[in-house]
Amino acid sequence: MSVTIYDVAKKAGVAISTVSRVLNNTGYVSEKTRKRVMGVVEELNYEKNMLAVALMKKQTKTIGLIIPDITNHFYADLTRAVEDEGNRHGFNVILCNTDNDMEKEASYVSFLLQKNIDGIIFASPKKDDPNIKALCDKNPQFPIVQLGGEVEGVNTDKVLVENSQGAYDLTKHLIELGHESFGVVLGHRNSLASKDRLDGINIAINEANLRLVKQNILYGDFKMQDGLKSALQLLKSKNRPTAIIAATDLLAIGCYQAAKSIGLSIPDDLSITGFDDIEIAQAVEPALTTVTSPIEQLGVRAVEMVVSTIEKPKAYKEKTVYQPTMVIRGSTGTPVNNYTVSS
Amino acid sequence: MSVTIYDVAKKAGVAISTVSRVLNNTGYVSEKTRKRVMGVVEELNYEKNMLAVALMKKQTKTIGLIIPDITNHFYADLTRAVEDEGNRHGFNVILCNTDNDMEKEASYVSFLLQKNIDGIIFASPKKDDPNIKALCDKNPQFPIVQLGGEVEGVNTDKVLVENSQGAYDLTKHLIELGHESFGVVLGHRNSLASKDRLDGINIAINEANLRLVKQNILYGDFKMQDGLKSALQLLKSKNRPTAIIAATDLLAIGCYQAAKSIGLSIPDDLSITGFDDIEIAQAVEPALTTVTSPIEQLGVRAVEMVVSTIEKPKAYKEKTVYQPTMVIRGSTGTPVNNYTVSS
DNA sequence: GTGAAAGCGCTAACAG
DNA sequence: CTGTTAGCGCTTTCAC
Repeated sequence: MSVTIYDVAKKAGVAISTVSRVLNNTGYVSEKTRKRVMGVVEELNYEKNMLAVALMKKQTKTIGLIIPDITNHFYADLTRAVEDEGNRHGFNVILCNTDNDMEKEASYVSFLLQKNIDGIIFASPKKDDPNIKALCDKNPQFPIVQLGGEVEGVNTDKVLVENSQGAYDLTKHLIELGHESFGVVLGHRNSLASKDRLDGINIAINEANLRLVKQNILYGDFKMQDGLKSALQLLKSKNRPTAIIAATDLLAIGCYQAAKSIGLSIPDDLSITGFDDIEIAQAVEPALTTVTSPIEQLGVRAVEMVVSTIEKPKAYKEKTVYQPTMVIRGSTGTPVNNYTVSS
Repeated sequence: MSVTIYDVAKKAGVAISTVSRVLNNTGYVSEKTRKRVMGVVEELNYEKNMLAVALMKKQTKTIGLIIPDITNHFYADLTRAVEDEGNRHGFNVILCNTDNDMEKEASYVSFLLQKNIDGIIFASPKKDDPNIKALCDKNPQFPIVQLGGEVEGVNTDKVLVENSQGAYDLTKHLIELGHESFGVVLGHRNSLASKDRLDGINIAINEANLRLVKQNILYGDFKMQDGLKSALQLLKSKNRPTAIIAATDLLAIGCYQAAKSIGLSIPDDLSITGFDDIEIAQAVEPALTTVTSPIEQLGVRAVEMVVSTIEKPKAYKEKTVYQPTMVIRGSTGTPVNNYTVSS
């Protein structure tokens, strides 16, 4: 089999504890012995078995990252940030895609636990996520951070983005351009991403003494197709809006397709806004007005939180909140409002 | 601490070996004892410690997936497929983003080895990747599959896509439309993705007795920005092409931006083709003519290969090759060829 | 059928 | 400074 600490010890003519000491820089070892041991380590190409270490130390140097879907660009970026930052701290991360399926999430959680991971980052938990609560109840000490969402009544570390603020900014921007009727294309009904954004939109609309008709708030999945579908429904309705606020860029791009399919021009006939500022947002025609989150910083902060909790349990929980930034591009403009729609 | 097999054994009044037997369905256990043990397991909420199991069995039920960058949509899709299929087989996967940096890859490989993972899938290895070779040389038995690329002189299982065929099809399609001068926007010079595609392009061009001028073959990174930059260079040159063949959709979309920025219309003034058929390809205006690979199947097959090798080492290596499919959309058309370019 | 005991490869007291 | 030893939690002979 592979070479163990025993092989090294024997060949170097020392005890395994000595080898362990030089390998971990722990305790005193004479320079001479250290040299000799290191020599043998090189020679034998010894690699430490982390499994044994983990079993002993009860630390796997691994964290779990639970996200809805890596295929979504936002989560891809986030995952990248978490991985890189995790590695920087000597941790590796196990990715889990739940597709927002709570059973899938539950089985991932118990899987991660069996694997003795040291902590979990839950990205964008649904607001009624039962697994986070169950886990916290069972083991309040276990390092958990909620990223981009918070489950009611669960006290963990948190990293949040004030999405409602972003939605507010976008809406206000549209109002200032002269828009008075809006369509809102959201994702899952019980995702925080949907709720937060709707909140911000409502605040801005109320402030302006306008109103948002209920039928113009549409839910669906987070795929481009869903944006297309929702927008179509919106644009063919009686009180069709002059602006659509989508919960994500991908949804917004779906709306572009809908507009094009029925011959509406953006932004003259219809203004559209997104959320996330994915790479493609600047490539579409016209470029998409959207809101950008410090995704990398989100990941970095979340990792810092778990890792610090893992290394030194603390009695309190903390929360960091980031503000998103609006990016105005070509997809929003003054409404012209004189178009007709082919039913 | 957490509950162990000893706790269960004690409470059930049996030996740990008995508990192990009922847990793993191995050896004879009386129905009565089994019931009792299972009862205690439920009661104590016992979860097996996979670390100890792994140390004992020398199997972690984990595979490593090495990719350039999860942020690239192609790899996001691939990763998703690999994860799902891995889980289906009871394996979990550790993601490693190398950014095509061989040193980073090397450190990941040794990291994975220390973690005692059971096998590795190398996605899109560069053709001179030194780590794969080193690993194979050191341990020829270790389960490895190369996906979407092959390092010269290294004998492992492989899952490939005949990208040269896709490039050939695309080029031929352009030739049939009447194009005679081409620009080629590639990624890294020593990536297989670049080489394969260029091969296919050359074959088609030679077949038609046309020729591809060397200055019209541009390399860069795989980001959208690089596509923009390369296309700009191409379009401002003396012998500007009427068609650009990009190595990926993202690069192609970068070319769209270049065309727009200097007022060329697609496909009248310039035809553009991509590669991969990412979701956005149908959303851009005009929709992108590209080539689609069975990404999910690629991932599935790769997992099948590692897993089967892990579970039952085999003496031979195998290779599965998939054919890509061309998807013709609006970005390619007959060249009009009467445009002028503002320098 | 079930129990006792020997490790898997490593760390961490505890002696010397 | 270095060696001995006792586990970490589990699987797996080998006896009974």
